[in-house]
Formats: sequence, C-alpha cells, structure tokens
Amino acid sequence: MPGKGQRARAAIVEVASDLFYRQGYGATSYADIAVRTGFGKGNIHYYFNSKEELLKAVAEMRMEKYRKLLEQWSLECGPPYDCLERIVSLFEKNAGDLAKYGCPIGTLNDELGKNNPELQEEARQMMDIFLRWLEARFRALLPPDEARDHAEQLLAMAQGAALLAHAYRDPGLVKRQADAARHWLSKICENEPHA
Amino acid sequence: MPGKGQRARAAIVEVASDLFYRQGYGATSYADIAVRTGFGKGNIHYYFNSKEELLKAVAEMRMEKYRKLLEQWSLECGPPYDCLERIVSLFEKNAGDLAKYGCPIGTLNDELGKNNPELQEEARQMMDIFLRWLEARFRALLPPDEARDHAEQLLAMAQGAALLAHAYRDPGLVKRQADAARHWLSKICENEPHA
DNA sequence: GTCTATAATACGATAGAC
DNA sequence: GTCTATCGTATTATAGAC
Repeated sequence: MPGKGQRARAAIVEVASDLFYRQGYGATSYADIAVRTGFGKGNIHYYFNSKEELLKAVAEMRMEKYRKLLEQWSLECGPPYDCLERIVSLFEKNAGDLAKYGCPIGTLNDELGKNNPELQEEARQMMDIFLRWLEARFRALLPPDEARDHAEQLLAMAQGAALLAHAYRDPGLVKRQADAARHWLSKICENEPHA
Repeated sequence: MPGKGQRARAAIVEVASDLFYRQGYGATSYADIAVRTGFGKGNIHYYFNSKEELLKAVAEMRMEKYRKLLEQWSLECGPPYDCLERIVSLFEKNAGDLAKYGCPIGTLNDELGKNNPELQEEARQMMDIFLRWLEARFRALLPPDEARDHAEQLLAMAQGAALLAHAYRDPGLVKRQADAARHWLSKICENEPHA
C-alpha cells in the first residue's frame, strides 16, 4: 500500500494532466490545481518543487499509459492493417475531446515548442512513442525508409485532423479524416503483401 | 500620407504579429512589444486598449495579406494541379520557420482554442481563408462534397506536417510530406479530368 | 493627441509553522 | 514529514502628465 505522500502525488499528477490538456500548461496555475485537489495552493510545491517538475511527472505518467496500451496492441493485433486501423479508430473514438481540446500530445508540443525547448523534449517523447510504434508496424509491409515515411504520414494526418477539428470545433472532421486514412491504409496493405 | 498615429499602429501590429508567431500570444507581453517598437511599455495601451484588441488587429492584417496572395494566385494559376501544387510549395519554402515555430495559423488556433473561444474565431477565419480557397480549386476537379473533403485533407496534411516538423525540429519532415502531398494531388488530377 | 508613472492583481516560489 | 502564510516579480490596465 502506498503512503499518503505517494497517493497525494498521484492525485496531483492526475489533476494536473487533465488541466494541462484542457487549459494548456501555461494557463494552468497552482491555484487551479489546488482547488481541484483540495490541497492548499502553496502546498503543491511541497510535492513538486516547480511547475516544470510537475509537467515532467505528468509526461511520465502519460507515457507509461501509452506504452502499456501499445504494447498490449502489439500482442493482440493480427494482420498489419487491423493493427494500424486500430489507432485510427482510437482517434475516431476520441473525436469529441479532440474537437474540444485538440490532441493531448500535439497541443502540448505546440505550446512548449515555442518557449520551452527543454520541456518540449518530454512532449516530443510522447509523440515518438506513437511514431516508433507505427514505424514498426509499417515495417511488416514496407522497406525501412518507406516505413518511416508512412509512419510520419499517418501521424501527420492524425495531428492535422485533430488540429482542424479543434479549430472548427467539429468532431465530424476527425471522422472524415479517419475514413480517408483507412482508405489510404487499405491501398498500402493490398499493394504490398505481408513479408 | 498616413499620420503619426497610423504609422505607430501599423508598426505595433507588425511587431506583435511577429512575436505572437514566435513566442505565442499568451507568452508575449506588452513589455516585449514595447522593447521591439521603441515605445514605452504602457504606451501600447494608447493604441490598443487591450491585448485582445491587438490580436484582432494582427489577425486582420494577416488576413489581408493572405487574401491578396490567394486572389493573385487565383488569377495567375493555370491547371488545377499547378494551382494546388503552389500552396504545397509555399509550405515547403517555409519549412525552416515551420520547424522552428510551427504554422502561424495552426499554432494560434491551438493556443486560443483552449482558453479563448472568442479570439479563436479570428484565428479560425485565417484557416478558413485557405480552406475555402482550396475547396474552390478542388471544385474544378470533383463534385462539391468531395471537393470539401479533399480541401480538408490537404489542409490536414499541411497542418500535421507543420506540427510534426515543429515537434521534431526537422524541416525535412515538411519536405517529405510535401512530396507525399504532390503524389496524392497528381493521382487526383489524372483520375478526374478537368470539368 | 501622445506618452509615462503608477496601480491592481495573479503568478510561481519560499520560509517557516505545525 | 506535511501544510500554510507570505514574499517578490511580472502581468495587464489605468490615471493623469505633457
């Protein structure tokens, strides 16, 4: 059983992750987090000495989740198309939140990329988890350099769809882009037979 | 000849636009703008009563530029492929800045979308100028609903490419995505002959 | 009309109470 | 070890000097 401190830390990280997603990192204050956790405003500093440290903890927590999910999928997935399509479906399933808040990974990269190169590295690592996973899947279908290329393309489609859906507040944009991505995927999978 | 006030306003808007792009809207303070313009810190308020008003002026200025550019292209462009390809080339030409700061339109939508719905409408209008222009070009090739779909797709590719290039600080990502977009465009243009 | 000194507030961080 | 009262700074915005 984890101690009181551990549970407090985890609770703060969970709340911070949610607020960083919905409001952005810069626009989220210690006060916001304090209200939602019930801790005193300044108290959060006891658990996390700085806001940057807090973001790093949030990033670690999220990456843990992403890694577990994708690892699971690597085991479960059958043919490459089914495996790759699953990530398209994940995006589509979250269309509502994407239209409201954008992609949790993409928006964080955007925000931190402008002013905080050090912290952006954390955000980029989140992106990289997905890019590498996609690349590995495409390697079952394509030569290495093309696999990398295709992984970038699919990720770009997803990020672009999320950004536009967010800009227009239209979940339908994600759905339409998901269909386009599936069409694109199916063409690749039929042209290049499983190695 | 424009009066002193007019020139001052224009100078402030120009500097603000640049800083909003490179640092983000939230991270840019009146002090930053004051330093770069040579005006006193608080003086900017004489010309723009609030930061929101300043952003609106920046948005208007940018949109004027975009509209003029695209209107010019509409006149000059020959076949639909050449016309559409030109926007891909524009993106590619700016690969360096895209990798450093992201897309000026996309990043602004992302930032304002989280916390400032009213201001985001300005940013979305910038996006819409390009979306509508693309849609009009695709109408020369495709039925109306597909034209809209394809415009969204091309814009999503561009935004996704910019976001990833920014995340990875890699202009090459824009180049590779531009090539992919050209390939995609050429297929559409050969399949569907000019109406 | 143009600009500057100053106010009011919210932020992240600290020092020290329990 | 846990939490709270407080500090210094930076922000936008204003009041009023030139």
